[in-house]
This record gives sequence, C-alpha cells and structure tokens, in this order.
Amino acid sequence: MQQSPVPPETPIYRRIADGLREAILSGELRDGDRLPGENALMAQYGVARATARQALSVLINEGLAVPKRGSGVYVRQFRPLRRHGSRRLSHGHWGQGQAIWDADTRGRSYTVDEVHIDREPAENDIARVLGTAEVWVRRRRYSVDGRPVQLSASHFPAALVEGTPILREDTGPGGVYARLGDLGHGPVRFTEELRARMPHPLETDLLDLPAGTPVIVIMRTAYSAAGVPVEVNEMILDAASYVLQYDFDA
Amino acid sequence: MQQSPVPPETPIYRRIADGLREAILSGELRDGDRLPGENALMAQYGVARATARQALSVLINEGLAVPKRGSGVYVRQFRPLRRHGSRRLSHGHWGQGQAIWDADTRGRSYTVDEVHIDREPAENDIARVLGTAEVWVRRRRYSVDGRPVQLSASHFPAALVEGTPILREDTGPGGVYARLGDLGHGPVRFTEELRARMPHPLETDLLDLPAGTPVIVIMRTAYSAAGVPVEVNEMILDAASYVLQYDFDA
DNA sequence: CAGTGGTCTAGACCACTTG
DNA sequence: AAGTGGTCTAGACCACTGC
Repeated sequence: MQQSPVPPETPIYRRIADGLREAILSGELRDGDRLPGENALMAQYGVARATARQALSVLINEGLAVPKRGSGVYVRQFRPLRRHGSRRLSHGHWGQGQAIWDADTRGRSYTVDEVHIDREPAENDIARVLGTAEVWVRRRRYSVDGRPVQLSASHFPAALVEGTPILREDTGPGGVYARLGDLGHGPVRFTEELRARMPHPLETDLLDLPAGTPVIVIMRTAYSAAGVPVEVNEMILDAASYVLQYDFDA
Repeated sequence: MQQSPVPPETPIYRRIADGLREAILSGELRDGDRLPGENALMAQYGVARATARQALSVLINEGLAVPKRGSGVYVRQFRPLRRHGSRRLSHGHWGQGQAIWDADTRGRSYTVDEVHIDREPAENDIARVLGTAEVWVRRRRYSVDGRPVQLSASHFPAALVEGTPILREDTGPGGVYARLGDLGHGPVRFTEELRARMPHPLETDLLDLPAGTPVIVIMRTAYSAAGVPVEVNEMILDAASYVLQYDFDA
C-alpha cells in the first residue's frame, strides 16, 4: 500500500509528535513517564514502523523525551542548577579560600575529574585575547549528584604561570584566582561571552548528553588590576542542567 | 539483502555523518557549500536511501547543515550579533532617549513587527515575580538584516501602567524605561536569568529556525529604586544569531 | 522470553528547485 | 525534464531491558 492520496497538509509523523508534545507540555505526561512506544503508535495511528519512529525522533531532538533502549521512551527530567554570574566571582568569595563552585552547588555534592594540565599552543581566539602563542591549560569536568554538568578549560599565558602552584593539580585554598593574587596578578574584572549551540560528539560523550540538549558555551576572561588578561576560561555547560543569573545596575 | 553480518562497532550512518562533520569543521566544506546529496551518499557508500538520509539528519540536528528542498543540503552560516548585558541598559543610554536596540545592532538595520499589546492573566512564574495576577504584555519580534532574531514579551503590573503611554504602540524617546521613569518608577537594577533549550514549534515558526538551532531564553526583571519589580521581559533569541556579553568586577 | 528501541534495506509517490 | 529532499510503507535482524 502506498501513501494516502492527498498529503493532508501536515505530515502524519508531525501530527503524532504534536499530540505527544501537547501531552507533555500540558502535564498530562509528567517527568519520567513512559511515552507510547513504537508498536503502540503503529497500532493507534495505523502507520509503519519508520513513521512512528520519526514522530518520536522529533520529541527526542526537541529535548522533551529520552529513549532508553530495550525499555521505552520517557519524558525528560529537568532540574537546573543556578549559576550566579557576578556574586560567585566576588573577591570576598575566593579571597577567603572558598571554591567558586560552592556558590553554585549550594549544598549539593559535586566532584571533579578528567583533570588534565598541559602546555599547548593557544587556539586562535584564545591567543588573540591573551596575546600569547603558548598557554598552560587546566581542563576538568564537574559533576553534580553524580551527573556531569560542565567541562572547563582554563588558559593562562605560559610565561605568567610557569613553575607556579597554578600548574599543580591541587591549587590550594581559593584556587587559581588566589594563586594569581599571590603572584600580584589577582583578577579584578571579568567579561563573559555566552553562546548556545548543539554539542560536538566529544562534548556529547563527556557530558553524557541525550539528543536534543544544547550546550551553553561561556568564554570568561579575567583581567588583573593592570588591565592585563591573565586567564581565559572556556566552559561548556549542559544547558538542561543550568539557569544562569546576572545582576547589574542601570 | 539484509544488513551485513556483524554491526561494525559504529553504525554506518554515524560514520558517514562523522566524515561529513569532519569536512565541515576542518573547513574543507565552507559556509554555504553544498554537501553530497542523498543519491551521492547512496552511491558512494552503497547504502539505502533511508541510511543516507539518517546520516544527513544527524548534521541537520546538530545545526551544522541546512536542507533546502529540491536543491540540496548546505553548510550552515553563522554571523552572530553581540548583545551587551550591562552596557546596553545603563541609564545613560535609555535616559537620553536612545532605543536599547541601537546598542546591539551597531549600525545594522533592524525592524520590529508582530507587535501585540494585551491585558492578560499573568503566567505562574511572572505572577510570582511581579506579585500581581493581571499584567499588560507588550509582545514584539525583532529582525536584523531582514531575518528574525528575537521575540520579546514585556510584562508590567496592570495597576502600574493602566492608561499610561506604555500601552501605546510607540512609547516615545527612551522607550518604556523612560516612561516608567516619568511615572516615578524608573528601573535602577536588573537581573537576567538565562536558559538554553530547543525551541517550541511556535518559536520555530516565528523565528524561522532551521532544525538543530537552540534558543536562548532570557527572563529579565527590572526593579525600581524602591526595590519593586516593575517589569519582567521574557526574550527568546535565536542562539545562532547571538553572542551575549556580561562584564563585572571581582 | 517477550517487548523495546537501533539499524538497515528496497521500494514508492510527492513537491519543489534548477538548468 | 532531471534532480533533490520530504514522506511513507513493509519488511528484516540485532542488542538490550525487564519480568
């Protein structure tokens, strides 16, 4: 049998997807609920396997549903962390030996792994900002409640940090900003550049992202009192795990 | 003929997609270049139509490629606007009768359409912030160089703005913030909450988004000198059209 | 072991774009 | 008119999940 004679304005798979989306957004299906599976959709709408799959793939690519092989397709869960753009970086915070991350997690446990500290040639945009060709990079991955939520890559001008505690795995109380302060280059001003896009495969892998989840890319530059850029930190956040907050005056 | 005996670790469609992605990210294929089509992939890799399509759909959902029916699949273009989170909202700016949008577009032409001004019951999160059940909402769509880039919905406590020029389509020099100032409720402090997610169908439609494009959702609350929230503006940005910048001190 | 999603083939008709 | 992507059918084998 072929397709029905007249393509009735909107494709079947879209109308199936629309119905399911409506059920999710209206709350009829809640977080973690199981959606009707491929077989159920085939029976209910009288369509072929591929068409049912196509409908489900729409919701998956919209980030509303997550497939679990051998089990079913489920409504996506969403419990973001709140990240304060300014408060978390106040000098009063890291100046007193606290980790910046304590400001974000507010009691929830977090872990750091995939730590790599390497000397590298700087990528183009980093080199432009820092004004150096060689950088030391501190890469790491942060997880909250056991789930990875952020990748981070701090770049420092090689000449500035060579042989300093900044290259040690444990940088001590207050972290790298306190150590930069010890060197007389403590950051006093920050700029953050934000983008959002779909993740690259490596990011998908490291953050364990389901399809349909964007990442937020933050490139933060720290400037010393002399106005010199001393660090560029590129962060990749799982967009489903974060709400970012910025406060400022008129 | 069925599938080849052993599924060779990574699926065929993924390996095809990986090859194309590599060609795009390495610059071998540039902005606007045409990718090999479905027929070309079928011939080159000896796969069925659906498999070639699946490979292309990966890149499309990653936002790296855009399909043009009847023509081909093309490498996605990317030229973002820069939006300053703080500078653009300084009092010195709108206080002098300039439109906030002039700070973003820096010479590029922009247009506003889809303007709707309505009195409505407030949605939950808006009502919670503003502390009112009834709001006036100013909705509009901004386009730059003829392409829609942002939707905006300004919410005001109904009691505060009833019968004021804020409900007129043209709010005059300095816009609604200057008019709030006339009423003695000029904003002096802002907070912006940012999220990123895949767009809803209505957003996809109004912003003319290709698949694989996230949106950035900004909920900005403006507070008067008395500390009272006087406006909540929910903005939906085409993530591919924007870089957001925030500056702040330690 | 039955059910589920993951991958793949081989065909079909359609609307649209381009030369 | 030829080529392209958009949609759909009808089958197949597989790995994984959960009872």
